[in-house]
Amino acid sequence: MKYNHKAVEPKWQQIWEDKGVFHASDDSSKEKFYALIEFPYPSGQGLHVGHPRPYTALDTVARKKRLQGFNVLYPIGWDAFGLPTENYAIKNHIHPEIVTKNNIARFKKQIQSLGISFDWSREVNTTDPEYYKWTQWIFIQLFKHNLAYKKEMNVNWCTSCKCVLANEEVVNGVCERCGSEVVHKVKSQWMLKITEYADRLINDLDLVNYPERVKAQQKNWIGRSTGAEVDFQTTTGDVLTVYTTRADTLYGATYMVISPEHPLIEKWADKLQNMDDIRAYQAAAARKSDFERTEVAKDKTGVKLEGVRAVNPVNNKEIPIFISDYVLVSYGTGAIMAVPAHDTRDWEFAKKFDLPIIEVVKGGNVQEEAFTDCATGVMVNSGMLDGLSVDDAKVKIIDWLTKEGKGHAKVNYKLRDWVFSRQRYWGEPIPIVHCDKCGYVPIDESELPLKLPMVESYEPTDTGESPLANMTDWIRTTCPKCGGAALRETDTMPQWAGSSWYYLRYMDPHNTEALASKEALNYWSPVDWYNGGMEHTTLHLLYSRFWHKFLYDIGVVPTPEPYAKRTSHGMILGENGEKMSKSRGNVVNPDEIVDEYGADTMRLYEMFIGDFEKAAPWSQASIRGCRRFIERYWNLQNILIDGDAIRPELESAFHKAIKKVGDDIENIKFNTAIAALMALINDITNVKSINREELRIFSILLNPFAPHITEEVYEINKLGEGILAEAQWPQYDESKCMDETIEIVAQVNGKIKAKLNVPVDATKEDMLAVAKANEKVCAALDGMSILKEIVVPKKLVNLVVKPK
RNA sequence: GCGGGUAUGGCGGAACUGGCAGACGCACAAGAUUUAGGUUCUUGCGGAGUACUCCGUGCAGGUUCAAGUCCUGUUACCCGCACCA
Repeated sequence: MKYNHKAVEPKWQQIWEDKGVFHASDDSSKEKFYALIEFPYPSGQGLHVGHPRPYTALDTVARKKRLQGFNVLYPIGWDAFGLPTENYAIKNHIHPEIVTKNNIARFKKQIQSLGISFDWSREVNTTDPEYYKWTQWIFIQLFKHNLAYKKEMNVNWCTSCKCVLANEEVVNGVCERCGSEVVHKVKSQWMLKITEYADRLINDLDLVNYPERVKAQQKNWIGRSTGAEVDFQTTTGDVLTVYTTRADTLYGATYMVISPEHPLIEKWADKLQNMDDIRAYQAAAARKSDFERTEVAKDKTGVKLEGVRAVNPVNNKEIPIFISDYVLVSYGTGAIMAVPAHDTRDWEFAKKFDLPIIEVVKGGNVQEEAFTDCATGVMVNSGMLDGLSVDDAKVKIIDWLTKEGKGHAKVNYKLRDWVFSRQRYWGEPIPIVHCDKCGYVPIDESELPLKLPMVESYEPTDTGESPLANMTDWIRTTCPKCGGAALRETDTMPQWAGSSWYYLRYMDPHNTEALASKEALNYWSPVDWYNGGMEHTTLHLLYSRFWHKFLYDIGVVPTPEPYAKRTSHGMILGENGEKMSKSRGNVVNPDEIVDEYGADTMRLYEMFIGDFEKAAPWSQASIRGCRRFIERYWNLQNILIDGDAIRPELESAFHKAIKKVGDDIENIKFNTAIAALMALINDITNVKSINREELRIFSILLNPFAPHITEEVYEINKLGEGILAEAQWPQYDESKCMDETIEIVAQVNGKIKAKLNVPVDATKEDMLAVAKANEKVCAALDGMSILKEIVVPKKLVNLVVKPK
């Protein structure tokens, strides 16, 4: 009887759906387990075989946890706002709401054909007003707590999307999404003060179980540095404050550099003798995009400010001030003290402009290159600091500056506030009105959701205003505070908004009173295991941690961190080893695989393809191996015999497999878990029979990977009421994982001479005796004297010898 | 340039705290059953030369009785950041 997946798989999917077996219960008597995947963006292309990799992986975890008695929540939803949908809508003149609906229907059907145990009763959709009501509600809370503010700023403007992008969305000077050029534009934007949470976003990484590379990347992105702010007097009487991490080198500061945008330049305009040159330089810098600025990084440029000089606070020497675009207005104070002897950029600049280089840390040749090593140097030419180490000098000089009132210790971050406005249609409206009298006022919470109005044209405007700006009826409103005339905000939120809190909504998705009930939040928080892509480490993952911490601070959520554990999957590449994409023509559609081989085979192959954390190329040929395995399992029924206990000849093989499969699933080593099951089936077929208990256990072990066929085999052979219905994950006995005899290796001088079987409890002396008695070993010992005998229990014997 | 990562057969990949390199699978080859085979089963399968041996985990050194694993240097590729003071 050949296995027919086309009959079996839909049958079980129907049963699961009818019985609602994957609906998580809010009844808290069982221990909960909350598994989460990053909810998909329902694009028009449908799924490719890369999508199901994480879904299948956590499905395997979720199914195993259910068998272990956990109350499992494994939800899914749709991150459906966003540009591709809007662009598609514009091009084809279909409302984005309809496009989204169609795309979701297609995604849903595809995902359901894979038999993933999602709780579909908790499906969320970020574009649903009942959902984005709470996204808007969170924004209003952020606003009320002064974490949302409006700011005139230089923004990244995508010339093709006609939209502002967050710094995180600009890659190599081009738009992350469409690849078009990004230029600077000054616009008034909503901002979120993520910088206020910078310290906690770093420190609380200690509370969570994330891969080290994820933690490192987030820390790097936030970029905390500890240093000092130092005040330099200038000949105008104005104080010029700089930020430095090397206050120890203060005696070596021979000039200063301020960024072209620094506000003091305007203030000094009438004192500066070369204002024309300065203005020309400022204009040139403004024209450059970030990309161009870094492109020309090799050659330092700048202009000296003629007419104003600064005074070094430690020795009262006058030093010149320059403007240069290698100093960024957005970091620190937008001004630096330059120590060419000990900073590579300052050194390059000093060489070009022929400025003095004074060595203050001994250890290198500062005329040849900057000496930047902090660990070994000793202070010189530094008055009170002479003879100290760099670290000691930092402490002493900051103390001195603080006492003198000329500076203080200071922590800085690379992280910048989050640009939260988008001038597009297909996003959550920002629930704020502007009143000439009261300023920016949030709409009353009872009026949420503030729905997106139906517009005729959602084309972005060339002026950079949102398409909503043309909706005069919608825009004109009254001020919630004073009742006077007011205008609605026309910008919408970025796609990251809805995805920053969706995991909370799953806990209580139909609640109309709150984003989720206290009870649900207390029971389900935090997410126990969150899997997602590395590409979201500094965007979504950081943003959602920020929102969560804010919600924690205002008492909405019970835990300081949203996700207890995070793992990351590698990408599935095309057969040619390149990233799967339509333009490369290497996209594999899961529908075809499911049709030809079945969902179980598809799932098995997705998990067997390689190390889950690494990228792996798809191979149409390799899938067959997984289908064969499925069939070999099916054919076990042909050699089924009675028996209600594992037979002795298979005992250790089974116990080892139970341990291995269980451990490997927890450690995201799905590929080796499957390899262990394949090895076990080889052991079983060598014995030429399987008894009912053995088949029952094998079916349970395989069930998380291949849920359909295992239920079918379980049912046909009446191994029980059903795996999902009553089976429990099998236990292993450590003592039964051992074979009675083990193979050890006998080496002479590290070369293998023989492989020997010894009892599992053999002593070192036993092992040595057996090794020495071996013919091959004896031959190798002939004419030799033994210098050393190394015995590693259960592993090997190595005899170190030399000629007599 | 900085930070993180990777490198193992024809291919995907195994290898716990240093202890039999190549588990498991694909592909391939031979045989059996079929003989319509994308069927199933058995066997083989890192390289070089006759059983025996030697060489093999990007490259060059080192530590060790013993190195894919540890140390030093180096190359290539991938990811993230990019003048962060």
